[in-house]
Amino acid sequence: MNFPCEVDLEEQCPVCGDKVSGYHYGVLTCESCKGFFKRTVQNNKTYICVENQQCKIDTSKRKRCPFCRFQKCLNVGMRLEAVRADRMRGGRNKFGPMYKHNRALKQQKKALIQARRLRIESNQKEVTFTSNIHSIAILHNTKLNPNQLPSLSLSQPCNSPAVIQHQITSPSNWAMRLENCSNSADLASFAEAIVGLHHTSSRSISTQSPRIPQLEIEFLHCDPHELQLQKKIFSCLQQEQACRHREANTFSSVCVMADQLLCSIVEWARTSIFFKELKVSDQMRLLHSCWSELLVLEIISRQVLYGIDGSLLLITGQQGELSYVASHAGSALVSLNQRGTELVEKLRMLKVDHQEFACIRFLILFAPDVKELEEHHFVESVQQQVEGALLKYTLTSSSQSCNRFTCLQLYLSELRSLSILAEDYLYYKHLSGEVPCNNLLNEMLHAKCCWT
DNA sequence: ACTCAAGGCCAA
DNA sequence: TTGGCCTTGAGT
Repeated sequence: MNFPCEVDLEEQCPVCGDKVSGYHYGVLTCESCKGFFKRTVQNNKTYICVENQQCKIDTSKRKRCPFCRFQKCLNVGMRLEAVRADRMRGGRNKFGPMYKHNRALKQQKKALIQARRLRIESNQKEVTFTSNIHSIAILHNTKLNPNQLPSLSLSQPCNSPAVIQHQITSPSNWAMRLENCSNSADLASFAEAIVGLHHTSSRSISTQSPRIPQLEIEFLHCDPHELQLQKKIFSCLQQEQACRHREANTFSSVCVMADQLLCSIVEWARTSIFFKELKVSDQMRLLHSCWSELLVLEIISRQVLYGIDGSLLLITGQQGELSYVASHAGSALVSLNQRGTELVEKLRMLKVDHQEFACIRFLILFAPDVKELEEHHFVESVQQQVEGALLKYTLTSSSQSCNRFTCLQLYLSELRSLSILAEDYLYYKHLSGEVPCNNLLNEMLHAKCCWT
């Protein structure tokens, strides 16, 4: 069995696909993209795309459209602030620890891929692969079955936070965990932290004070949480299947994934700037109100950032053919499926990036119109801060900036209506007793029935 | 002493 | 303007 992409992925420049020569400005890139990025930022260059700003960038075409090349550099995470204002040579910058961390992660990832390969080669039962993404069927004997799979399936926050401690097993537990944290936060640093670096070429950027919050955000982007979550999900699925023996079905497996994803979302919120300062009662109100939106956002963002056309990419690495889902699902799922696909396509067209998804996540979380909020004004002010940060980011990162912010708001409202559909679908399943009890998903659905 | 991500140089 | 190779220097 071949895994060409898995082997080569580590060596390819994410901008042009050329050979990676090391970390440059925050990302493993080739020497030429490093040089290109440096020249662009140092010389304050501005480019214009003569096409539709969607030029393909590879080794042979990278010289054709510097505009799209630079956009891609930014999109893959190259950092303007790593280009030094004072042009000092040598030494190390403040990303040093981050690079080290990333290297460790890549090692971990490689090891995990090896382990998976061994596991798959030894199992070889009903395992479906697609060629270009690590697509591994984890549910050993249960092939992805769109009949039973709600298209509200599950993904993990890309920026998802500490999922490491997953002892949250009972509904009451997570509220207690919420209670245990409090810390002060720096409002001013938040906007920067959340959007990462502003896409200006201002020379003042790299002379500013240390950007620790930004570094933290960068850590949040990292994979170990995802790997941890995957491991957790595998073990939960195994447990679940062991309990059910031959009766296991895909929907119950999906509920297991949903539950774990909800735990990770709660954990992310719990440790997030500002949210951790809220009273626990308000935290619970907000989460009860927006959990399905956050869940849908994670699925959608995963498709936009990593998925491929026509497939549904799950946190486990599984991919389902959307056309197959569409042809086998009931009407509720078909509608969800179709609207979700359309939204993914729009977000892909807009090339929404990690930073923007991070802002959207906060916009969803800090919803001031949730009823009975004790700290309504605080929530409202945070939402305004996030909106400001997102606006600023879109203004500086995109040439079609005005429309971009409006588009994002529009798509957010579409996502909201999609999440209502998804929540209703799960609620229906909940009422008919198909959602396993004693988990977070169940609690969220139960809260819905108490409040409505 | 070694590492490695910065900036610099210069032929193409 | 590009991109491969060189030099630099703080951190380990």
